Amino acid sequence: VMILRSRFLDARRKRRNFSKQATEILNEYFYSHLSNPYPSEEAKEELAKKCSITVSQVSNWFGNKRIRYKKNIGKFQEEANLYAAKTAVTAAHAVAAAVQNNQTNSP
Amino acid sequence: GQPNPIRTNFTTKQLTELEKEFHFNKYLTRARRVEIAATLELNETQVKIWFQNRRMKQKKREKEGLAPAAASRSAKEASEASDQSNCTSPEASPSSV
DNA sequence: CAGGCCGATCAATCATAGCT
DNA sequence: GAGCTATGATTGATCGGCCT
Repeated sequence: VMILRSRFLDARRKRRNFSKQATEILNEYFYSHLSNPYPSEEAKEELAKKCSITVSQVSNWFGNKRIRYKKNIGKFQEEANLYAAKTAVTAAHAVAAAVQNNQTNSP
Repeated sequence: GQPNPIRTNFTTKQLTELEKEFHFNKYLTRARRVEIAATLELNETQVKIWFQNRRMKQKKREKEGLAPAAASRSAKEASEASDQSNCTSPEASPSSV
């Protein structure tokens, strides 16, 4: 046992957490697709761009998130409600804008 | 023997040999696989899987090593095609803890 | 039909970041 | 600064799909 405790100090050595906005974007996607939190390659690329991280990092994030969420749904309930409410508000604004636009254009 | 619900922990020696073989050949022949498995005391399946994962790993590195490199290279150093001497390789020199 | 490879994912673990 | 939790990355192994 000498050691193999490890993968000789690999790259995960210097890890930096993602920015708050990036995490915000990722969580928004995750919770708004909770029934199928598996972004397509294209969606991952888009998320990566928005978050300023790599596609691999997006994949890692979703991989970790799915497992950890499944492992303890209760622990993420508060977070889930938070983002659910957020997306609901966003949707409401979109609808409001659409309605207003529709009225403006109606004869 | 148990099915295999465990995650095998390859020894440093096994990994070193596998890595060495990989640099020689990215793909294994049946014969070579049998030979390596015997030498390293692993299943043929484990050796096969290791190579598959290793290929995917390399592919990922190539992909990530070229995309972000667009604003700092004057088309010069572009010779590495299959060498671990990549600066961006997690795996590096050995060391005891 | 069997067997290998790929791509994505899982699941456990490592190592560090960040908060108390 | 220790102790604990949160989180990003790594990796052996599995799953589905495709190809030979």
